[in-house]
Amino acid sequence: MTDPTILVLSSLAEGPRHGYAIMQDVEAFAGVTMGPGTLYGAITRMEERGWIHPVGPRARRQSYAISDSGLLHLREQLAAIQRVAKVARTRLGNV
Amino acid sequence: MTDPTILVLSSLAEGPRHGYAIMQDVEAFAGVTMGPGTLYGAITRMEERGWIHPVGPRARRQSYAISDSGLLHLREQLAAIQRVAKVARTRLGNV
DNA sequence: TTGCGATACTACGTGAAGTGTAGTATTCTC
DNA sequence: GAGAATACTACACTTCACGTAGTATCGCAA
Repeated sequence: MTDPTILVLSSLAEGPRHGYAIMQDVEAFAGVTMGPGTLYGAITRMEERGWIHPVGPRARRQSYAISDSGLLHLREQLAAIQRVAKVARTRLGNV
Repeated sequence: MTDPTILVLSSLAEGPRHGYAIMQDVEAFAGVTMGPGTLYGAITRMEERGWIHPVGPRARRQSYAISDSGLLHLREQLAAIQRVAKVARTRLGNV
């Protein structure tokens, strides 16, 4: 459905958060419930790609912040998505 | 990246098309090149789900049309995507 | 008329990634 | 101090995106 990557990046665009807080935030603003497998899997991949990085002490509640390349990626994805959405909306209007 | 399902449905929202034409249309309006594996895999799944259905004669060039439930699904996905995009844009403005 | 590029797929293998479930440890609250 | 909420880890499963190879047809030009 909606790419977990976009959801997590959108959440962290507001400021650093730890995993569980991201989960709740995403549920609030997107109405999407991500299970732990989906969430922490996405976090691991995104950290490997340099889109997010851990902040604060290595504790039970590990917070993450979005990086510059993460911001860039999010902007690019949003632009691509909205370009498609615009075309689709126009075409739907014709049907 | 961008879900093939949304791309194909968006293409068919303009009218019935066969696979190869969908591929070229998507490339034109979304800038996304879908390989045959991606495209026909998506078409098969979408037909199984009733979002599209074949039209015209069972020929080499098999055309597909979007169904009512396909239109509904596309509208729902677009709404969900744009809701997330709106939140993300607002938050990016704050960073 | 044959050679070639464009068209229009089918078939298949692979690996990444989304998703669910189970389990565990900690913290908070009553 | 018991139970609920918090905050994960670990794992298995399945789907799906993606690439590659192969095949058949069609149009067109030399």
